[in-house]
Amino acid sequence: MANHTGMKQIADIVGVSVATVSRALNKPEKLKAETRWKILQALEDQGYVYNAAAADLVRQKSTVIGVLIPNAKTPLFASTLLGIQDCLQGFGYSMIVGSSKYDEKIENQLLMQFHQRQISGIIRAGFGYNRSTFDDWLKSADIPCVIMLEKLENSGLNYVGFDNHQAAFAMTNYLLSLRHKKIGLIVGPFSRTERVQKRFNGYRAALEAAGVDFDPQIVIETEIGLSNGSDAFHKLMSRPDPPTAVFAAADYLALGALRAAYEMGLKVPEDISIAGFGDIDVAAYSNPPLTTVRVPGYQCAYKATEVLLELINGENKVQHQHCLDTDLIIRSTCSAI
Amino acid sequence: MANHTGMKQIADIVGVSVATVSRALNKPEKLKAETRWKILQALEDQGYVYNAAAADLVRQKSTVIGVLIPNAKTPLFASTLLGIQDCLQGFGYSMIVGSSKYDEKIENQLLMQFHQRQISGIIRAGFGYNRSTFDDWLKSADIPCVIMLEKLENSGLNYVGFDNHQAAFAMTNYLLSLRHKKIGLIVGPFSRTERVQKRFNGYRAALEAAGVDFDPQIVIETEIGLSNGSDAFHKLMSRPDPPTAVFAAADYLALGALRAAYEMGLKVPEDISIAGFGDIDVAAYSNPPLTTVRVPGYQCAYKATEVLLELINGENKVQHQHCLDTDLIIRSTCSAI
DNA sequence: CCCAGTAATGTAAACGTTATCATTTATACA
DNA sequence: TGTATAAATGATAACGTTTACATTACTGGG
Repeated sequence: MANHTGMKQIADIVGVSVATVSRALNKPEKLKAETRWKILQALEDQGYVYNAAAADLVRQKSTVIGVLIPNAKTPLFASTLLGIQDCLQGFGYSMIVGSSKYDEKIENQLLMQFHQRQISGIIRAGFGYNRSTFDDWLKSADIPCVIMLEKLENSGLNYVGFDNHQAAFAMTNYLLSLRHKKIGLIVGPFSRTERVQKRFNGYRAALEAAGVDFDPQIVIETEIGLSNGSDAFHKLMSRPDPPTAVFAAADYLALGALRAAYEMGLKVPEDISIAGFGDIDVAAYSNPPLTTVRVPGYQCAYKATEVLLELINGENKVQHQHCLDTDLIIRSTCSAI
Repeated sequence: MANHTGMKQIADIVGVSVATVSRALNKPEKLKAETRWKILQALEDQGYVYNAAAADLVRQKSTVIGVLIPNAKTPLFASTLLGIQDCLQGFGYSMIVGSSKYDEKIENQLLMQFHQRQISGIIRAGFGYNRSTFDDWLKSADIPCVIMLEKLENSGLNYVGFDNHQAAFAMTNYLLSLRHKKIGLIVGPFSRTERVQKRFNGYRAALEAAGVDFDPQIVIETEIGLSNGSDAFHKLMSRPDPPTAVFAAADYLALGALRAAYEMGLKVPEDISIAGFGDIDVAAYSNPPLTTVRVPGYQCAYKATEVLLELINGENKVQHQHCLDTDLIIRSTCSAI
């Protein structure tokens, strides 16, 4: 509650002008060492705290970035938060984060908040439902933005992501190489994000490339979640001609499936192969350990932040598009037929 | 890059003063309906966006709160983010979040950033290593704060948490009721958070209450993580006189232990009982499903935010201390001896 | 029709910085 | 020692709001 000590007070104490105090903080090299030292001393003594809002105001740009993810609780998104912070650290930037829950209303509200706070850049996880609204917003707001976790060819947007299509292709291909022909797919809601559509496409492309028929009957679209994975798996295996392998395009779905298999008395991988997507922490510790595809969430986020910072501060506004590698992690839930 | 339309421009267009425009936004009831309507119209037409930084500056308080957690990736903490946002939603507040990674340096840096951004309140997950530094900071910064996830008796701090001691007590007691006498404990690093110390104390208290000897040999303190859980479990079971049950005071540790048990050829729960703490999503889907204690992370966060908002805006600065219930979730990893 | 009282609006000073430009002070070189 | 030049510092106008206070416009009761 003490009368907030601002630069003015410090200036008075040291006997210089506010401008000089400001310089002591921002361009120390412009100052005589002695004055700088005295000012720093006073700042310390008085417990001065810099007012970022004021600086933002006059600078017409803040040192906050906005992070928009669908759900902070999803391991993949959670790890991006870490990546972003790690990169931001030391640049003095903060992040304000919002989970849209895949709800357009919430998302727009969040975007509005970001805007009002004059964020100087935005990092967004993937895309979906809201694509054109977002594009419009972005254009009108004129804020640097980079999309993470997704590869967005010919989009005109900056992104640093990974190739969901090719990752799903690779996994399907692996299953194919194990001589599976009937490969079920459990996948998140199509309508929601391009991510899942791409995974589906990758799966289908691999099938076609191998000359095996695509059977829409054995692909199940469902909300991502453990129980949904179980249910879907159950449905799949209850068919008269069940698949010999199921590719669950999200680890939570796969883990759910794994559990369902156990409950149905099916041995994995002897009776049925199961593959996941994401390689979340627990994937290596399931029973049996899950074969899945590892996805560079943290790295995408880190790199995306670097790119964003460059966009914000740098001169050359070139397009940044990076695609990071995914890895097939072969563990113990898949075997040859 | 368009010349930022501020209230001034709107005022000119409508033919009123900035004050009136400001009022149209903040105290609409003070305006003649017609003027308000014209202003709103103009705001809309011009694509006006409110400048929160400017408002923060003059109001001497921002509509941002700071959230300090150890690690955004830990499920418990991740879910708090959701709870906070859900509560904030509609109040126009944003949250800037930071993960300290249990590192005092990072934490202090984060706190500093929060402060510079004039956050109007702070929510912090639990406590640990940094207690007195934080207390000092809080006092000097004079910012409303509520601690979540922990019960902090006679601390003078506001909190909304749950009772780690009693939760651990209850679980240990449950194990005891299953006639186990040698109950191993795998627990996070003591030095780090009060949470884990309390869990340890709860465990020990239950033992004493039941009149069974506490054996320091079978408690292992380790970093939380799947692999550490495995290692610790392995160590425990390799003893000449292994425990008949192990209480892993974090689900990640328990899941690691579960896997280790499988690898050692131990059947759960027939050969060994394992209990966890936290009830993360996957706990219900492990094989076998994990017996654990459910902890109200989301709820704590939500309520903590309510409390914080009241502290910020309310008149009466009373102490808020809430303790939410935990639940024993009995699944299939524990059985009577 | 006037006046008091209230409702609606305007004026202008803050808020704590940064940045431009002006000014002073030091430095170097002849 | 003087002058041209560079290095430090100062004065001040922004930045886009809010808010206390001043003013003007309405309203209704006498």
